[in-house]
Formats: sequence, C-alpha cells, structure tokens
Amino acid sequence: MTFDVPGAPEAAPRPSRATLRDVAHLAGVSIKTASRVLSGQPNVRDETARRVREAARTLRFRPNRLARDLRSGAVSTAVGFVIGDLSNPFYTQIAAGAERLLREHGLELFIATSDEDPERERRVTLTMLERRVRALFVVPVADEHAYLVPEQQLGTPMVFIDRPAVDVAADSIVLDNRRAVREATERLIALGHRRIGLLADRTGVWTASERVAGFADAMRAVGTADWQRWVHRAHDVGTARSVATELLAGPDAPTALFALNNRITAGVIDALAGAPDPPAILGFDDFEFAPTLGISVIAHDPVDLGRRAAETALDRLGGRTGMPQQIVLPTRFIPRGSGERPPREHGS
Amino acid sequence: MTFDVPGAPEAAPRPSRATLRDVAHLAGVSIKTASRVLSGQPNVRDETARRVREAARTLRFRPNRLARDLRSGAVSTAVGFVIGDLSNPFYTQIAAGAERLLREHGLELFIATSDEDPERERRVTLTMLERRVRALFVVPVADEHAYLVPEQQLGTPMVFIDRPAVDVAADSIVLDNRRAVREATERLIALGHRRIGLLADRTGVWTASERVAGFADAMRAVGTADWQRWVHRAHDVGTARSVATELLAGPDAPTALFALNNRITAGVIDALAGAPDPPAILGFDDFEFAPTLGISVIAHDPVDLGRRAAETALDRLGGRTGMPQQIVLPTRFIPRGSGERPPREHGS
DNA sequence: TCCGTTCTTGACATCGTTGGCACAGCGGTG
DNA sequence: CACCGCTGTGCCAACGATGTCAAGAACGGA
Repeated sequence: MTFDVPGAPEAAPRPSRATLRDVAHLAGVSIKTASRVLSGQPNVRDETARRVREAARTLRFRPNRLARDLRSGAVSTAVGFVIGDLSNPFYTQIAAGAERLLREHGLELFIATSDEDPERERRVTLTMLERRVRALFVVPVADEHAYLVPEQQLGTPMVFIDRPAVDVAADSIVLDNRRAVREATERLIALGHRRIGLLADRTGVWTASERVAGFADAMRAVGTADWQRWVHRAHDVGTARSVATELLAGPDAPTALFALNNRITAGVIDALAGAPDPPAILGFDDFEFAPTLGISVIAHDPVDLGRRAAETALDRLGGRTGMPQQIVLPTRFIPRGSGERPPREHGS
Repeated sequence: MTFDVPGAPEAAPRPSRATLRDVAHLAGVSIKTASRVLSGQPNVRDETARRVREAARTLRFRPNRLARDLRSGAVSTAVGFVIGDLSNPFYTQIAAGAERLLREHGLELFIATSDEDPERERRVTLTMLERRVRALFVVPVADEHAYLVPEQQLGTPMVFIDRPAVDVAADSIVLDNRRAVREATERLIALGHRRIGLLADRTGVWTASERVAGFADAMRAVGTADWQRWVHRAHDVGTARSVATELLAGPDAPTALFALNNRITAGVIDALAGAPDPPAILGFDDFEFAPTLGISVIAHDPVDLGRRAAETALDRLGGRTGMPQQIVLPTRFIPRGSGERPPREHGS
C-alpha cells in the first residue's frame, strides 16, 4: 500500500488553465455567448450573463490576450518602448512621461532595452513588432532604420525620441541641442573663458554631434579656429572622470569644463570633488542633486519628451496622416554657480 | 483622367502584413514547409529552403508572435516585471540586473509600472499573465496577492522582490532590513546620539516596518522606551524635505537624522543644504552622488537583487519544485562623514 | 527488381478567442 | 394571418502559426 506524500510536488496533477470553453460549458451556454458576456457585448439576457460571470469566477477564468489580439487584428493595447539603458534616469523618465499619457488612453507601455547596442536595438524592436504592438517608441542608438519602413507602412506609428531616425521618415521629438550648447558656450566666453574643455559622447551619436556643432558655432564666432582641440570624448561616468582628471592635470588646462550629458557630468563632478580651485563646470541634462551641488546646467524635461512622443503616437493612431513631424523642445539654462566662475589665471 | 498625387497619404492602399501563407504561396510550397524552414526545423531540401527564405525576404515576412505563442502553449520568451515607479533608480536598477541575466537565457524582460498603487499593480500583473508571460517579477506595493495563487499553480514562476508576498507562497528576494537599521542606529548611539529623528516610508510598506523595527531594537536596547516619538513618516522627496525642516526647527531637535530610503534621503539632503551646523545624517540605499556629498549610507546592490530574482525564476523554469525560498541579501554600512558627526550640544 | 528505410512534403486539426451569419422567439402592425 | 423588426443565442469560420500523420519520392541493400 502506498500513500501520496502530502508535500510531494509531483503528486499534484497541475490543473490546466480555464478557457472560454470551460466557462461556457459550466454556465451551460455556447462559447460565443460566454465571450459576449465577458467582453461586454450587448444582447445577452441578464440571467444568462450572471450565470456566465459566476462560472468565470468559479474557474478563475482569465482571457488569453494572445488569442484575443490575434483574432481581432491589431487592436492590442500594448505599446512598445525601446530604451538604451535602464539605469540612466534620462531614459526612464522619458518612459515615465509617455506611460502616464498612454495609460489615460487605455494603452500599456512595455519597455525593453537595447543596451545602447545597435544590433540589439534592431532585434528588440523587431520582437516588439512581432508582438504586434500598437505603436512603437525608440530612443535610437543605431543609425540604420530602413528595416522599419515596411512596418511603418503597415500602420504601426513610430516615434523616435531624443534623436531622429535617419533613413526612415518618422515622427521624432528632439531637443534644441545645437542652440542650447552654443548659447551656453557663449556665456562661458563672455565670462572670459577661452580654454573650454568639452566632454562629448562618442562620435556617431546624433545628440553628441549636434551639441559639438553648437560648441563650434560659438567658438568660431570669437575666432577660435582650433576649437577641435578642445573636444574630448567620453561615454560613461568612468571615462568622463579620467578624461577630466587628465585634462586638468595637463599643461594648458582648461578653465572651464562642459559636460555634454548627465553621465559625463557625473564623471566630471567626481573627478573634481574636493578640488581646491575648480574650473567652471557646465552640464547638459539636469539632475536631482544639481541644485545641492550648485552645478549649472542646460535643463530640459525628459518627462515632457515622453509625453510629447505619446501625444504624437496617439495622434497617428487617431488617424492623422501626412508628413512626419519633428518636434523640437526648448531647453533652459539654469545658473547655479559652477558655471559662473570666471577663468582662473594660472601661473607659468 | 485622374492621377495619384505622389505625396497623398490616402492614395497608397495600405499593403497588409505578409503571413506564412503568402510566403508559402510565393515560394510554391505548403504553409507547413514554409514554417519548417523559417523556424529551423530539419528535413527540408536545401533548394526548397532557399526558395522559402528568398520569398520571406521579398515579402519582408515577420512571424506573428501572438499566433506562435498561442499555438505552442506557454513557451513565450516574454518575462514580466511589475515595478513601482520608473523614475526611481532603485527599481530600474533591479530591472537592469534581472534583464541582463534573463537575456543570456533568451528571455525578454517587459516592464510595466504599478505607480505604487495596489489596484493598478493588480491590473498590470493580471495583464501580464493574460499575455502569458513565462515568469513574473513583482516589487509589490499591495498587501493582498491571493489572486495570484491559481496562476502560480498553473506554473508561472513568480518572484517577489524587496518585499515578500504575504498571502501567496512565492519565492522572494529581500534585504536584511531590520539588522541593517539596528546596527546603523547602534553606531549613532555609540557616537552619543539619543535624539535620532527617523524618517520612514508610509506605514504598511513592509520594508518601512522592518526598518523601523530595527530602529526600535537598538533604541530599546539602550533603554529608550519612547522611541516611537522619534519616528516620522514621509513618502517622497517633498514630504521628506518638509518633515526634516520642521524637525530641525522644532524644540528638542534631533542631533541625527536617519532617512530610510533613497527618496527620503534626497529630501533630507535638500532640507539641510547649506545648513551651518548640520545634524548627523544616515541614509538607506546608496546613490550616485553620495560619495561626493559625503553621505554615510546603508548600501546594497539593487542590480544584484534583480539578478538573484532572475536566477530564482530560471531555477523554477528549469523545474525546481519545492517550498518557496526567501533569499536575504546583506547590506553594507559605508561611512562617508555625514553619519560620523557626534551630537552637537545645543543651547537652552 | 523488389522491399524497407529515410527524407521531403502537404493536408488537416489545433491553440483560445472574436466576427459573421442564421435562426428561434416574441410583440407589434397592417 | 403574413410580415416586420428586435432580442437572445449558437454554429461555423477565421486570426497565423505549429503539431500530427500519412503519402510519395529517393535511396540503399539483397
């Protein structure tokens, strides 16, 4: 004689998930009627509806969204968001902004990460499309998006955020990068700075190029032909820190450092922590502790970037046709002290 | 005679998405053979396979994941993550940690937010399940998860992160909250602090209760029976700031402030920015600028929380059965100055 | 040449849901 | 009484893929 060991995991024959068929059967109606009740269609007698709902509750029925979305074409409520890096608040705040607006329209935002890798971005994006998202947001890293053209023609609205798509005509929301950096550079120049160390993201990143162009505009305007020698590259906190450290230790050290994104700013701040006589510092992107640390920045509202992207997509879903739009959002310079320091004359 | 206006959007009769049927038709084979080729099944003649692939490329065929996942049961590669708030780096770093490991196993992480709202958490979680995610991660806000029991029994592994589930037996990964706070409080006490202002998250949040309990442990151990009067509540940066400001302005002001999460710490720092003679400050959760600002914290690794959660889920997917596990991760106290200040004797 | 085995291929059912349509029952109208 | 419209319900097909199975082709060995 054998006993079932009470706790033995394999003893429990796992019940399978209840389907509409089970619900209909239990309620004594057809599948279609059950479907009608549970998806809120009219023309079902109250009593019947009650029985169906009762049965659904008993069986803990959960509709299978895959089946539903499959059957009913592209009416899924899922919207995809492809983001570079989950630990960068710039990206996640964009997502938060988009999410808030989409939710009000009954849409759900699903986020996946590209890890700042073009090939991965491509794969993740295609996966989203294979899941038939209703719309797609991308903060692109790749510079090749031609593969999205057919998908777009099939009616999936796509919005590119922070950087425009190069080879697909799609809506995009970007910042006024070039102007923002030009004007900020002009402020430094007006304070007397000429040796301005610019720390930019990798070449190839659109925002980096735009921002460097703004720097060039300002430098050339005051006759600095060799502005290129002041442009340095960094792509994360670590590299930014070491580049900044090196720069300041070297001969002909800059009297001001201009960090072109939030990661780089963090690196620069780290490098200068506790320096007795720091250079002027400017950062692109505001951040939580900038007021406390007294860092002057070019601020903008990532949440708004996301919100505007969502608006654009909703517009398209609402049927707006026509040429892709590029929305350019303004930035705002916030002086907090670090960027207002005049150049220090150094010995030698 | 009429012309198609070249740029007129409505002129283009939108082509519909190519399906396996179209590919098969173009290649002159059956749907099944096309399926075989495109999903890498064996036993197809090279020449046939070539033709199918060619056709797929021509039509820019993308398989419909909904259909595939529907047909083949629960083999979807999607894993769901329900997170409280996208703009809190604590959450997003957990997600980043989980994502990294899952990706190595061919799984994709989809994130949705509960906005720290129990009802929304429930809805979002159910939606995930309706989409038949392969596994589910939740950083719970709700304290009622019984509705997940049947889903869990149906075989979807669930892992609760940072806070355990109360009424469903599920795996969870948490921090050693109580001990961490007790020990940190003991350090303050050893420095001579007795009036320690504790700023905790809302009652009802599990981590808050645990951490307050740790504080109580330490305070009672030195005979402070009225420890409760030192416990204050805050739930975001703004409230934390005003609570901190009030506390320090009031009579019998605390000589130390202990902030029980990263949002609260930010508020406290903000309140004390530039204060001439600040109290000691301790924070729970490390953050990027803590070293620069010299803030002593109880640190831990959110990325690791996520990684461990992913490991646990993968284990379950790999077939591990048996009792749910609770993994408790250690924390680490990092002195950076702010927490090592002795109490200041104040006049009166 | 014949037979058995392996390879290649396609017809058909199926996953769980919703859309289209038919039909029964009912009350009102001419 | 024929006819109409309306309501409630069910049958069947369909969404787009994969699993099952069996038929036919190709191949090897006797």
